[in-house]
Amino acid sequence: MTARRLDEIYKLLFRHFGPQAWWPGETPFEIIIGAILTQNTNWSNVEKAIANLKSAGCLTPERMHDMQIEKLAQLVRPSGYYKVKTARLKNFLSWLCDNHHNRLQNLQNIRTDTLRQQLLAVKGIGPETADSILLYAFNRQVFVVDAYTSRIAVRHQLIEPDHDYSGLQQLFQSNLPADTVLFNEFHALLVRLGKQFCKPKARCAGCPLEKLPHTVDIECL
DNA sequence: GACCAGGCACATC
DNA sequence: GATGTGCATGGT
Repeated sequence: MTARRLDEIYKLLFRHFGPQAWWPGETPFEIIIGAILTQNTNWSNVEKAIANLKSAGCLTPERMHDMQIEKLAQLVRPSGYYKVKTARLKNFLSWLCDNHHNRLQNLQNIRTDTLRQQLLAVKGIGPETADSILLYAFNRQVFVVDAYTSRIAVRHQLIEPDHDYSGLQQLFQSNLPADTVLFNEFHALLVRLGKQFCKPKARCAGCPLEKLPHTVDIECL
């Protein structure tokens, strides 16, 4: 039943919005940096920070690892929370340097659950950031859950409001075919929908999903 | 000027 | 274990 509803939601979203071409980043490394910088932050602010890193010519593991903290902080400043994010970037870069010789290629052969555990052990990388990295930088079969996914799932009564991250992730992973292309597009479409129609305290008039059964016409969380 | 944005770690109870 | 709080910039 849930599988059928998810399939219907996916098709409606794809028909309405079309392919989203995620993740907006040119390389796996850029995707990872973007995933850390976008924590609780508007993507347009992240773009400014990434543009700074690119024009400084230092969007590589080696350059960012060797860069002074203060210098890096100034470059990523537009993305907000710039001091904590600088520390989080450095934590990731140190992990990559110390354990994998600064080569993302060296992560390719690590099992997905092992790699996920390793990423989660880096201070500043939580479940959503880890899963974004796994799916969008490494094409692993992991469904990414975020605040939009949660609001939308509650609004459409797919899950209880007091759910946790892994519960919501399991809902998607166990009711969808294990297909990284689908996981990629579905999450991107949920974000696209959320940005326009499922903001906090906003109703969903005009939402492409509003006529579905089980839709709760109440304010989002 | 208020509100919000593609989280996370940490303090406190 | 649950709940609250700090972190910050830039767009609407």
